[in-house]
Order: sequence, then C-alpha cells, then structure tokens
Amino acid sequence: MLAQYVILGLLKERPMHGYEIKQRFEKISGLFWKVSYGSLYPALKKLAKAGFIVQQRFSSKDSPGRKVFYLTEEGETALYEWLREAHDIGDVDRNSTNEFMLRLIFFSFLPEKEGRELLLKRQTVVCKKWEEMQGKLEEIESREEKGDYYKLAMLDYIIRMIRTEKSWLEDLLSGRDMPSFS
Amino acid sequence: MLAQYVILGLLKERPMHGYEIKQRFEKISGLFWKVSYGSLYPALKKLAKAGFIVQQRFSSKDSPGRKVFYLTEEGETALYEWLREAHDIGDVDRNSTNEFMLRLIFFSFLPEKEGRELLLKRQTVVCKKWEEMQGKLEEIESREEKGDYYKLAMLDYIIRMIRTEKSWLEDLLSGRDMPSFS
DNA sequence: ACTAACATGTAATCTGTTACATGATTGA
DNA sequence: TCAATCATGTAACAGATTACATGTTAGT
Repeated sequence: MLAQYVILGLLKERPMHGYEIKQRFEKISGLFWKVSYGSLYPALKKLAKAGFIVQQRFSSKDSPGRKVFYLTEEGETALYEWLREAHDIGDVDRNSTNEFMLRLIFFSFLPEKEGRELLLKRQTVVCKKWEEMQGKLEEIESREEKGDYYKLAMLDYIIRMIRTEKSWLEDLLSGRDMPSFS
Repeated sequence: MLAQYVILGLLKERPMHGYEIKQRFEKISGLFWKVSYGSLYPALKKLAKAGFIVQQRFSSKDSPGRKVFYLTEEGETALYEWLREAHDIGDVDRNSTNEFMLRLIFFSFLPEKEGRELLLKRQTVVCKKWEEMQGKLEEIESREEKGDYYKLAMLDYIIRMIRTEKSWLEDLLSGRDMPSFS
C-alpha cells in the first residue's frame, strides 16, 4: 500500500524500470521500509491498471526486456493527495512515524509553504506525545515505584527518541544549518 | 510471531487472561508493537498447543468466562532462547530495532551479566551503523551534491536517531542515572 | 567459461487486520 | 436501564515474504 505511493514519488523524479525502483527505494528509505520483488512487480501492475503509470517495453527480440515506467498526470495527482495526507498522521508510534518519513522524502514536490505546514502539524503531534510520555515518567517517579530497570530504560529510550525528533523538527523549521551532526 | 514471545514474557511476570495481556502488551510496548484480538487469541491457542502455556477456565455457569494462562517450564525455556537471540540482531533498521526493544523489556529475567553482554553487542552494531551513515553524509557533502533539501533532512533524522540510541546505550551501560531526561 | 549483478515475474505461504458475533459486568 | 468497558472468539480479507523459475549483460 505505502510502497505504491513511494513508487509514484520515485517515478516523479525520473522514469525507471522495476529493478531500478527497488534499488532507489532502498537507498533512500532503507531504514524505514523495504520492498521485495514479490510486492514490487504486482504493485507496478496495479498502478498501471489504475492509470497512475504507463510502461514502455524495451524488448530486444524475444527477451522479456526492461520495462520503463512513467508517471501519468493521474499518478501525480494521487501522489500529491497522499503527500497531503501527512496532515492526518496523529500518532508517534512506529507505523505513523514511518508513514510520515516516507512522505517527507517527497516534500520538495509540494509548494514550500505546504511542506512547512505539514512539518508544523507534525511538530504539534510530537510535542503532545512528548508531554504525555514525560507525564507518564513523572507519575512513575512520584510513586517511587521504580520497578523494572529495563522497562524504565525502554521508557527512557522512547522519550529520548521523541525528544530527538522534536529538536530535529525545530532545527528543520528554523532553517538552521541542517547537518548539525557532531 | 513476535507477539507470541511477548506473551510468554508477560506471563512470566504473572498469569493473566487474554484481555489483560493485550492491555499490558500495549501499555509497555505500545509505541513499538500492537496486538489485535484477531492475532492474540489464535496466538494463545498456538502457545497452548505447543505446551508453552496452560489455561485455567473460570466459568460462571455457561458463560464463556475468563481463561487465565500460566507459563510452563517449556514456555520459559522458549522465552529465554528468544531473549538470547538478541545477539543475532545485526541491523539498525526499524524491524531489527523493534525486535531488540521488544526483547529488552524482559532482560531483567536474564542474569545481569548476560543482559549486559546483549547491550554491548547491540552497541557494536549501532556504532558500526552510525559510522556507515556518517560516511554516507560526508560523501554527499564532499561531492557538494547538496541535492534535495528534504532527503538530506531525512538522512539527518536517521543519523540523529542512531546517535540517540548510541548515547542511550552508553548511559545505560555506564549505569548512569537513567532519567537524564531534561 | 564463469560469476555476479541485472532484470522480470509468479505461486505458495504466512501473518496480521478488520469486522463481526456474543455475552458479562459495572457504574451512572 | 443504559452505556462503557470487560471478555472471548472467528471468518473474510489484505498484505507481504519466500522460494522458485527464467533469462540477460558485463566483467574477469
């Protein structure tokens, strides 16, 4: 499902054939998402059937040959709709975060202002979650119910991750020089 | 698959019935993993069939009634084996990270030394990945191929996340007071 | 000549979700 | 008495992976 849209996004960059799409897919989003041939080729078929992409076959005689796929206008519309749905991502769990990041890859296709708005929306969601987790932690600490060491460690991990996303968003929105990588 | 082992871990804490397991499951690991009834109850069935858990029915007359599940010795053995497999998690992508964190929840069941070893192993994997990503970034910067703003932002995001896990592990291993949450 | 990577595709299988069905218990 | 939550379970469906099958191209 998500793979379909990533394919559209990649094809907006330039026309590609299946194998190439997979490589690019994994180069860009490898840590968030992977795609297998067993889902890639059926996905391409579906997209073609829906009219979102068209294919051109390069057949050298009878060999199956490469098929290059092109994004259609309908496909572009579908891509934009999907990108704008980033507005509806209201959680910070693993799935929601992946869905947001997968869209982010293609934010440069949107008008600058819109990308910014989507980031601001994400910021409110992340901040809310951060406060929620912070509250959970304080509750545990106040009850002196220290409990399990590793479970506390996991809560710590989650809070750190959310805080990291929070400051990443702040830097991105403030236009600060991005590679603040120490 | 993973849910099965989390269930074993939760039942080692104390016997529970299905509904309770789901609640506890989500309270602890909600940001990493969720379980639906459509997988929970079949999973419990499978575990019972495999002899990893046994059930006691509390039937008030003819009502379906609650079923309380208990971990067996075989189940405990399976749980330990799974926890020790944390050794084999050699990547830092979303799936691998989730698998590691899901195991971490139950590390307190292992001898202290073993938990530490698993964390050290994770540390080497994370550090390696961090260096790899750092290299990728430098390569991009050196080529002056600044390219897409948002794609760079995503690389930044990934590196920050890995760095956060890195310092979390350092703090955890050094026994530093965990809630370093500012 | 051989190996690795390029390139496409399908079928069996596995896993998990959604929606549905049922009924008990508890508190307003 | 009514709604919410507790509690268990199944069947249809959706999605994705793995393994297989096939053939090309490029480099050593």
